[in-house]
Amino acid sequence: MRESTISSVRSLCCSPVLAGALPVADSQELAAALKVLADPVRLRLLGLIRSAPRGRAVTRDLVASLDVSQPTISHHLGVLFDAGFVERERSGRETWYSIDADSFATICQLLDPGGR
Amino acid sequence: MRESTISSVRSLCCSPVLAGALPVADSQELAAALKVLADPVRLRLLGLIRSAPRGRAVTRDLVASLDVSQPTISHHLGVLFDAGFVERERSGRETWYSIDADSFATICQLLDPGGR
DNA sequence: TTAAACTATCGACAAGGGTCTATAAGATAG
DNA sequence: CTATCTTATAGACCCTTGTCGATAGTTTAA
Repeated sequence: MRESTISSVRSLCCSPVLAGALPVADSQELAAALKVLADPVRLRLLGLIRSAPRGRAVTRDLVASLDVSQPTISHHLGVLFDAGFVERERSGRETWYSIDADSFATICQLLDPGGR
Repeated sequence: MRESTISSVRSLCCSPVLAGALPVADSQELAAALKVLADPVRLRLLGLIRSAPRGRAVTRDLVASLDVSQPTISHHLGVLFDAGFVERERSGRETWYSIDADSFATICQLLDPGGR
């Protein structure tokens, strides 16, 4: 079982991108996290999940909202989950997805030129 | 002459990613900006430029620091420039690169779940 | 038990992107 | 003017990835 992308990135809290020369390994971790966010469908999924009632949504509703095939949606949800940006909970034959807000704060902290 | 990626993204200031369903066009603009940052070499370039004396560096020095070929470095610098993350100034046969700090603040503002 | 609903996985395909070598373009030194 | 230095561009290659249709696995309904 592998550590999620975002939890690895979180350990970089004291060496933001613009503070100096980023070590090779750290740059790879952060780049991997950003790559997960750098997709239009995944960005829209995050917004839909967050704005849904109780801040959560099932795959079926997301498929109905996004004009992309169901396997593609499941693929993107899997990528977001593996990276630690969303949480997943199975309930019957449905799967509920919700946002892990801390993961976004971590990314912002690293990119913000004003921070530390 | 085309508008830089980051200046397009800046107009999204009142509709952060997690506030609701992101329109298709906006999600594409933001994804494009994030994709530029989602590369280890480009992240290291940003750190090197920022931490260099007077916050600027020439291509030659960046090539010497990064163990990647010179054309590849020039390619990445071009990508960062086109997106609006760095500024470029020609001086003789050298080219000075510096950071556009506002572009990072824009990205953070969009990702931060707490910020409007 | 059988059928239907919901989701994830598999395999394949096309497009995009990072890297290199080779080369061109521009500027300075001798 | 010629040679050298610095940088950018062009072309090619390979790997990654976003997408789909088809299918399997689970759960609920009839």
